[in-house]
Amino acid sequence: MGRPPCCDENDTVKKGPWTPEEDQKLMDYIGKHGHGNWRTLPKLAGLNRCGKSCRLRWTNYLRSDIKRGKFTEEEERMIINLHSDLGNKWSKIAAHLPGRTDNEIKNFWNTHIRKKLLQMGIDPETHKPRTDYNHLLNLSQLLGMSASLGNLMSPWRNPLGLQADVTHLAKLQQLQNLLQILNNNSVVNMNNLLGNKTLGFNPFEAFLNKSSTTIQDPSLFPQAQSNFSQDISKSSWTDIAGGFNAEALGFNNSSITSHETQKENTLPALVSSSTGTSIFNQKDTCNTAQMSFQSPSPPIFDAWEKLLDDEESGSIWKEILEYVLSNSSLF
DNA sequence: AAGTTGACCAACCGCCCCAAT
DNA sequence: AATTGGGGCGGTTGGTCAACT
Repeated sequence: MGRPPCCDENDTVKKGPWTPEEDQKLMDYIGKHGHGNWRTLPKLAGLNRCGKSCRLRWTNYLRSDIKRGKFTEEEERMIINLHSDLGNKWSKIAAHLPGRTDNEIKNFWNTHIRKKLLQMGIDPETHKPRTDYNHLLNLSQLLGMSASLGNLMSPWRNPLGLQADVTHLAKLQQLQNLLQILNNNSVVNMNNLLGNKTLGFNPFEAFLNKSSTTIQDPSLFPQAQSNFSQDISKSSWTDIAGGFNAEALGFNNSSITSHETQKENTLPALVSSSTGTSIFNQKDTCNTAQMSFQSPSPPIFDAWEKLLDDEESGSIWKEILEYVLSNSSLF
């Protein structure tokens, strides 16, 4: 037996936006009597509305403890983290955000956060980097429109006149994603990595410039010296899930810190929240300083391991990764 | 200036859960 | 144990407004 409609079909109950008068009636009634039975409330309150409509209006708009206005960054982070744990359980998420309704959070997710994550190449459902490369089409368009790739790549000033293509830029994004993962809790000054001073060479440039790279301090990356001239584009990089967008590459910034990056390019499940939950916290035992891939969160770590196993490029990236991990001062 | 498009969000719809009977 | 129905929930719709053509 199906559930009957909450309002008698013969009733000519009003639908659509509530008027201030109706709001006042509802508030007056609930203020005096409480809402009691929602089905009987409309008649008692003198409203020509469905009980369900009254309940919705009350819980989503008229309640005195409703917090209105824009979501703060902290709230946004919480929503993302909670969503990674709870999925589309909007009411459960709302329970962690005093004054916010499930409807409001759901709308905010669908109109803001979802798009943001997609732009970043992150699947809003799984909170993992997207495994498809369809979004790279946007990049090819972007590149097509760009008269000067060198200008686009300004954060990494391209003195070598690199011939970056979509694939390489995507790979760069993968690497940045990885660095953000490594940089779970702290601020990475990418310039430390990019400025060559610490590493002795710029892995990003080296990565992009697949033909040759000058390594200033061979002792840092002996394998890099010998192997990096090889074409690593054939490596397992394409297996690493991830995405690309211009912002994520820092096209608009001449100096990037991950703090700045996280503002626009947060890896959502990785940020800490007051609930202390995230994909990382929940499923992995890694921390920045002593990170190990004990229980990697697939697919990115699986792919990363595959990359490291790749004979052609594995050794160099192993070295880079190990170096980065062993130098927490970089972060 | 008029028409179109897209973003935003309040409100609705229909299904599910679970307590009461 | 089965049925009923109130309340809750997530998905979707449609109205409004601003930006764009």
